[in-house]
This record gives sequence, structure tokens and C-alpha cells, in this order.
Amino acid sequence: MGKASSIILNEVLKTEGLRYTEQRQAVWDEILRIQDHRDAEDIYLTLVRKNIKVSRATVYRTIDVLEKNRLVRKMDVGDGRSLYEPRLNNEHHDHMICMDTGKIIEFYNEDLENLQDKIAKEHGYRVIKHVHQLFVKPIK
Amino acid sequence: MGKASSIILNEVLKTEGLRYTEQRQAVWDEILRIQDHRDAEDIYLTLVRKNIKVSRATVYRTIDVLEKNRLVRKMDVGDGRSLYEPRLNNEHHDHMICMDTGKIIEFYNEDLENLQDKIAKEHGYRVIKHVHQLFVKPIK
DNA sequence: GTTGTTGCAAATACTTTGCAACTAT
DNA sequence: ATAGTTGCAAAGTATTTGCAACAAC
Repeated sequence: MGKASSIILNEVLKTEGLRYTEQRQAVWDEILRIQDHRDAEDIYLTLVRKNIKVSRATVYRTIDVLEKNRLVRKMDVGDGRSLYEPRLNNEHHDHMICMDTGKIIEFYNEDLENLQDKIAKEHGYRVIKHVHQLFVKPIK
Repeated sequence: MGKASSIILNEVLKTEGLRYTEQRQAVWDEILRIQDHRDAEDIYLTLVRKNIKVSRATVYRTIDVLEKNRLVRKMDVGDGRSLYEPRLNNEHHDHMICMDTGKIIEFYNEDLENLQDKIAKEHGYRVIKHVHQLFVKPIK
């Protein structure tokens, strides 16, 4: 990947007091390259096929760091594993999952966000984060 | 449990072409008894402590049947396991999870439901089910 | 050179499954 | 009698961890 991705990564590693390694860069590059929702195994296998020396353990460990530093977003599909996607800017979105095709559509709706805050507030809480997934089927 | 719970269960078993057994009744009774969000292990252990002859396998198998027939609702907390709660009527609700205490608050908001339908529709889909969890902290 | 990082394989946590014994009908 | 159900232990799936070899600084 380009220079940009290593600058971003380096910044995160510095704030965490961690070292820069090929493996960490490779995992981050791979997540950036295909900006889709992928599981750890998929990322691992893609790297292995590219002859990059990396292990599953390192993939998981790196994703943890990236997630903690908001470079990666983790999402739970409900079938055991987790999917990951890059957080390019700080844009937030929720997911619609097509039950027929498995396609994942991202959406964002301001009213929805506000409504959640309002509901939480009515109960004396404030929303720190949320999980919102619509399992849908095509109309017709 | 009373007669009511076995009538409900029997109906489900009949539509599924399954037999009525002590174990299935015991699992369903236990879920009904404590109407809270509990994991499979908790349900299993409670039954064992009551000297009811049941296995983990049967607990999981029974929950599957109950879930498929909408007597039980499954919810994913995101930490690996699933929590289950009875679906007494057909009432639907979402969850607010307190990040400080782990307390789970149920909520239902009509506007929220409608908004989701509207968003899906705009993308050419209709919502079959959804997962909506707010991870919250107390105000002040 | 020191300390963090890696890969490996074993461990973990939750859930599912094959199969022989058992039980509802 | 027969076909479905159970318990057990083994297998499965996704992820985490201990540790010795290795690499970054």
C-alpha cells in the first residue's frame, strides 16, 4: 500500500508504545485494500496466499490494536464470528443485511441517531455505542 | 409449572412433529420461570441443581425449537454466548445494556420501528427482523 | 543487547453432532 | 414395535494465550 497507510499505522503504534512490524502493516493494508466486511480468517488467508509471513494470532492481535485505536470497526453478525471493516474517516453507519444474498448495505440516518439518544436519556442513560442491524429481504 | 405452559409447549411440538418429553417441558418451564436474559449454561445448571435429568445438548436442542417457534428470543451480547428470554406475547423490544453494571433495560419505541421500515424501504427492502442494542452509561 | 513481537500449538469458550441406549406413542 | 429423543463425549468454530525463537530499536 502507499505511504499514507504506514503513516496512519505508525501514529497508532506510537501512541500505544508498540513497534512497527511488517505483519502489522500487512494486516492494516489488507483491511484497507478491500474495504468490505471480512472475518479474521479471510484476512489471514489472503495474506498467506500473498506469501506474507503472518499467523492467525498476529492477525487477531493486530486487529485488536486497530480496533482500539478506531482504525477498524468490528461487527457481530450473530453467527459466532466477527467481521471487520476500515474506519476511514470517523463516519458512522449501521448495517442492513440481505437474508437472501448476504449482501451488506450500510446506512446512516440522523433521525435514528437522535431518537436513540432521546430514548436512552429518558431512562437516565447516554449512549456510548450501539449495534443496529436490519435483517432484510428484497421487496417483491 | 402450571398447565398453561405445557399447553403452549405441546402446541409447538405438535406443529413441529416432535414428541413431548420431560426435558423439553423442564427447559421451557425454566425459561418461563425466570423471565430474564440468561445463557444456556445458566439454564442447564439450574435444572441440574433441581435434580432434573437433562443435558447441555438437550438444553441447546430445546432452545432451538422454542426459538424457531417464537416462544424464546435469542440475543447476542457480543461476547460469544447468547442470552435467551421468553417471548410471552408477541411483544417486541430492544435492549439497552449498561456498561457499568451490566444491567439490561428493555425498551420499545414505535417511531424507531417505523423509521427502520422506512429506511429499509428506501433501499428496496423490507425488515424481517433486527438487532438493536444501545450500550449506555448512567448520566452523571 | 534489551525488550517487544511473532508463530506455533495448546487452551478456551460456547455450541453442535454421532451414536448407542432409552422412551413416547 | 418403531421411530424420535436423550446423554455422553468427541468434534467443531472462533478466538486467545504461553512460550521459545526472533526482530526492532
